[in-house]
Parts: sequence; structure tokens; C-alpha cells
Amino acid sequence: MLDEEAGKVPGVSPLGGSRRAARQPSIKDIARLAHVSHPTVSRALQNSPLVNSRTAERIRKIAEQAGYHASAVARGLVTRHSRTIGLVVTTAADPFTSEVFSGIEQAAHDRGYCVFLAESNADPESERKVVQTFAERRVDGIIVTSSRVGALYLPLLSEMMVPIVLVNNQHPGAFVHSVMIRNQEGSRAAANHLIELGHRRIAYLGDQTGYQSDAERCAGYREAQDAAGIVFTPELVVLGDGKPEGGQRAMDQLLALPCPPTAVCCYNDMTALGAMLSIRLHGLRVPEDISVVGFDDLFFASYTQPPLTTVRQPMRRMGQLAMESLFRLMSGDASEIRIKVEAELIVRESTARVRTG
Amino acid sequence: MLDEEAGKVPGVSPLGGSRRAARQPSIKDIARLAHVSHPTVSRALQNSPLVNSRTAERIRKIAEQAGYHASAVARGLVTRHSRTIGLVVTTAADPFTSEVFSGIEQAAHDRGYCVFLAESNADPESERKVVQTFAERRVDGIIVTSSRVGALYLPLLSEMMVPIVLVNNQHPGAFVHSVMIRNQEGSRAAANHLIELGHRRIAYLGDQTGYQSDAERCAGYREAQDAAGIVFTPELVVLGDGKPEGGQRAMDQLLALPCPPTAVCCYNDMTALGAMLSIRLHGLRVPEDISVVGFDDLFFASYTQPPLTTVRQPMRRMGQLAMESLFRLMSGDASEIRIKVEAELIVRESTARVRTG
DNA sequence: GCGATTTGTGAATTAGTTTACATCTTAATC
DNA sequence: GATTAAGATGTAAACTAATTCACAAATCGC
Repeated sequence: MLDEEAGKVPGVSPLGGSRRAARQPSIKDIARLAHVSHPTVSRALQNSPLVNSRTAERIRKIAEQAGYHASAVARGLVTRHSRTIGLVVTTAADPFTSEVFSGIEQAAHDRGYCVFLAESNADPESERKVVQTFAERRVDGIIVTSSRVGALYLPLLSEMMVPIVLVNNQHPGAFVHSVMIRNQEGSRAAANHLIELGHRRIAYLGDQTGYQSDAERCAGYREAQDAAGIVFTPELVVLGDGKPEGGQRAMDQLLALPCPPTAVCCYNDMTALGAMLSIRLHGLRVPEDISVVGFDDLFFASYTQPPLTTVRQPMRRMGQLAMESLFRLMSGDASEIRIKVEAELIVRESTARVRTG
Repeated sequence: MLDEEAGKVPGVSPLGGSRRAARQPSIKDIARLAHVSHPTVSRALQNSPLVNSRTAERIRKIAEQAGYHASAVARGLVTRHSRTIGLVVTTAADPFTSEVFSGIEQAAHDRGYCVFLAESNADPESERKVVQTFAERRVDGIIVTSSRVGALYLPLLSEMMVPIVLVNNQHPGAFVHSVMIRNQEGSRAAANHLIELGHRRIAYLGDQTGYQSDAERCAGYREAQDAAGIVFTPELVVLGDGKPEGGQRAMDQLLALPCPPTAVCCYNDMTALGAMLSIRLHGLRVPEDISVVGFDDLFFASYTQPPLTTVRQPMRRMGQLAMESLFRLMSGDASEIRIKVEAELIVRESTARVRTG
């Protein structure tokens, strides 16, 4: 016990006139208060069998009363683990993203991890900066959701020496870990549903920023048609931007066609929202005139008018799976992880039998 | 990957003998690679005038090539600042919350701060744990959004010695900093709009978990009616839960009344979503039979059928303001911050002149 | 050779974890 | 009652990766 025997925690009185911010108590402050050495405090707080359980209990109580919280930054320095993960998203203000985050956060929290959430705004430079920030902060792992720039991560990855899991963003050929929805199967189910309802002229309203997801969903749409012997009509494939505005514009295009479709498969629910608005503004009705199918099953899908038939992604679950995969990787398991989760068609009221005549 | 050719440089390599997993390069590794001392590297990377600019440039280049990222955890230990803030939300899977987050994140990112996002799930115990986690991680500040448990933060606050800003969650009387929407004025404007359309029997569909926000919005609703000489009818005030399900149930109640309202002010847009569904399911139409007003102006408000008249909250802006307030507080400014932002009525098509006869 | 600029040396500091080792206290055993 | 071992605790230090300071030394221009 060398330092100030003063007995008080230095700088702890905020009213002392000092302009310095009061310091949080350190392990040595607790040691002094409990009249033990600081290694004993450390042992007590970690339930080490080396300390008498009654002493340990006493120390824990004192620490609690003093409002002691062992600094994770000091601990992280020595343990070389921050118990922190980084999540990079295009934007957090998106129902899909925030559901996935929610799943990640829960799984992380359960294991004592904290999540840094950063937006890349779909800007590669910003994305690079975010990953660099995460590197500086020594996150133990990284999850990337719905990004367009998968290729970017390869060089960063080797530099970071930290596992990365991609959600719905598998860069083809890259050796990265991923959790994906079965895009093609889901989309095929949606298209099949329309075909079963008698539709023959079915459009696909895609997402020009969707890259692989869009390609796979479009493939599912085509596959279903091929199987049903419907010839592919290129002008029935138009592109939005994954948001309502883009969906609306793309639907406008379809409705300007000499012979518009009787049904539309949308890249996602946000796109479907815009498509349905476009249809209404053209004086047509869903599903009487045109059937609409979405993808995602966002919260609002059951509240649209009419309620939206869509392909459900288990978003929370996908977030959890991504986090659990990351835990596996962080614990040293180096095997490649490529999880594919099932998509489920949810039939509501935006799809109906094609109007005959 | 740290260059193993450090071995050909005379001197001891810290990695030389060890079989440890590849480590991220440290400032000393860079010093060795650049043939300078580590304080010089530190100076160079901080653009100190004490180093020759050419040397500094050379060092920066070497650091870059080696993929060096100065450890924020080590720096945080000595500087006592983590350049990190914590945001606690009830759930991230909510359009209001994620918009606010987005504003916060942008402002934080611009100043080199990272944001920990944690969910409390409206559970006080979980909320306490989250704040404790933030304390351990030595966040420089905390923002809390739309929480019910404002009172909880007082004891924690004094313990944490870290500034806290509340968004739409002012606990009355607590000495905390806050960014709030003008609930009462916004709600009054909504009710006035309905009154101007000739409505006399207007309901308020509140949120039993909304506490102060709900009280203020209800007060605005009553104030407008008082001013218009409309007598208050208690059975026209029903409570939801801030979500579509609650809105639907509450609207069901209103429609079961012997004399149902001709217009409804909803606590928020999510509630309005449920209310509109209930109205449809009862075979009535919006706005012909019943006018509906929301609150928030979430992204889907312009895509409902009919598009929703609502009171806009500048959510991103509120997030930014909260973050900027936190920066002020973190820089030592101790003056109380209580920002009130204006609400703006957005008239769309869910409200119409009351049906006469 | 003088002074200014630049760089190096060595150390303290931050708040923990962890280890090796030394005490000291009990309790059991002979 | 002494011996011995086990258990509990203290002491001192190393370690983590940076910042920062005091001071010394080297280099450079003039």
C-alpha cells in the first residue's frame, strides 16, 4: 500500500472546485476500501477459488457500493479481446437491417458482447473507413449486412486478422463466411404461387443495387416460369432501387407497356410498397387487376391495403445465426461457414386468381 | 499480417521466437521498420511539428503499408477517453428508433466517435445492465431513446459521471438533458385540422406505455377541443401500445361504441396502421367514414392506402441534436440542455371533411 | 562553434490480469 | 504441544499499447 494513505478516492468529490472530471474508482481504490491487495480484488471479482468465499463476498459488496466497474478497456489491453463486435450496414434506417441488428444484438448481449453499429451509406470509401475504425477499436469480429461491395473486404480482411461474417451479401468466390436466405427458392415459390393462380404475364421488379440477391431472386422467378413453360419476356423485368420510390417508378414503366403484366414479383417489400402505390395511382386495383408479391415480410406487410403476399425472411434469426457463426470463428474454428436459411411464402391478399376476360 | 522480414533487421523481433498467433503490428513494430524510435512514430502519426515533415511522411507510409492501426484501447487507457458513446433503445427494430439512430451515428462518425447500440426491451433490469456495460466500457456519453424508465437513470447517472441525453423521454423533474418533440403543439395541430374539417366527435388513440409523450399528445388533443368548445368525452380516449396490434385493438373498442367517432388522433403512425386495418375490417373506409391522423411521419406514411395525414417528427435531426448536445456536455459545458423541436402537420389523404348526414 | 531542429533514451502513466513467491494463519496429525 | 500441510493473502513484478515528458544527443545551417 504505497500511494496516498488519505483513504479517499482521489478526485472523487465533484464539488471540490477542481475542474478535472471525477475519476471512476479503480481496482486499487477498492483494494484500499476493503483493506486487501488489488490482486485479491481481482481474484474475488472473478470468482477465483484462491480467495476465501466470505472475503470474496465482502469485496464484491464493497465494489458494488463504491460503484466500481472494472474498466473493459484496461482489461481488453491485457486480454487482447475487446468483447466487442462491429456491424456495418448501408443504413440503419431500414426495417430489414434493424431486424437483423436486433437478432445480432440479442445474441451478442447474451454472451457479454457489445455491438458497434456503423453506417456505410453504400459508399465504398466510407465503408473502408468504418472497417478501419473497427480495426483501431480492436473489435473481435465484424458482421456486414446487405452491402454491395463484398470485394472490398478481402484485402481488409487479411489485414484485420479478425473474422467477418456477411449477411445476405455473399461475394461470389470470396472466401468469407456468410448467412444467406435461399433467394432463388423463395422467389421461385412466389412466382409459382402466381402461376398457380393462373397468371402468365408476370413481371419481375428488381433492384439495381441488389447485385447477387437480385440476380438470385430473378433466377428463381425465371426458373418457375421455365418450369411452367412460360416464355421469358425481357421487357417484363424492370429495375428499382430496393426502396418504395424505385418500386413506384419501375411499376410506372410496366404499366406503360402496351400489354402490362397481370402480376408482379418484387425484389422486396419496400419495392412492393411503391409498386402498389403506382398501381393505385393508375386507377387499378390490387389484386383484382394486378397481383403483387413482396420479399422480406417486413412488419408492415400485414398492414398494407390489401395485406401483402410475400416471402418471409427470418431476419432476427439470421442476425442470431450471423452472431453465433462469429462466435464460432472467434473461438478459433476456421472452417468455412455458409449458412442458407429457408424462405417461406406467406400468402395474404395482394395476390388473386387472374381475371379471365 | 506483420512482416516476418523484421527478422533481417538487426535487433530483437518481438515475434521472432514466439509461436503466437499473428499479432496486429504495434507502434514499436513500426518504429523498427522505419528505423526510428517509437515516440517519433507517435509524433509523426499525430502530425506533431516536432518531427521533420519528410520523416513523418515516410513513417506514415510505412505504417500504412504495414496495415498499422493504433490501438484505440491502449490510447483510451491513457487519454481516458474512448471516443465512444452508448445508445440505449427499447428495440432497434422500430422505424422511429432507427431513424434517430441514423442521425446520431452520422454526427458521431463525423467527429470520429463510434456508437454502441444496445436494446433494453423495456425491461428495467436489462436497462440497468446495459448502462452498467456502458460504464465498464468507459463510454464518453450516453443517449437514451424513448424509454419508459427515466427515473432509473438518476442513481446510475451520478455513479457514471458521464453525460446522458434523453430523446423523447424526459422524466419530469429529473435534472437530465433532453431533446424532445413539441408533443402538445403537434397533437393540437392534428386535432385542429380535424376540427376544421368539421369533426366534432374525435377520438384519441393513445399508448399506455408512452407515459409523458402520451400525456402531452393527449393534452394537445384536449386543448384543441376545449378551444373549439367541444366537450370532452372520456370514452373517446382509448389506449394502445404504440404498435399496430394495440392500435387495431383500441380502434375495435372505439368502433364498438354506440356512437363511434368520425375521426381519430393516433399516438403514432404505428398505432394508426393498426387503426386503419381495424376500420377496414369493420367495412368502413378512411377517410370517407373515419378520418385518421398519425404522429411521426415514418417512411410508410406516404404509402398507406390512403396516404396518412400525420405529424412529422424530424427524427434524424433529433438524433443529430442529441449527439451534438452530448458533444457539448462531454467538452465540459455543464449547462442544462432541453431542446424542443417543432412538429409539423403533414396533410395527406387519410383525413377528409366530416360526412354530413 | 553556436543555436535551432530533429531524434533518441528512458521512464512514468493508464487500469487491469497474471505469475512467482513470500508470508501468515489455521487445522490436522503425530 | 510441536510439526506439517493446506489455504488465504500480500508483495512485487511483468505485461498489454499507447501517450507524453524530461533530458540527452545528434545533425544541420550559418
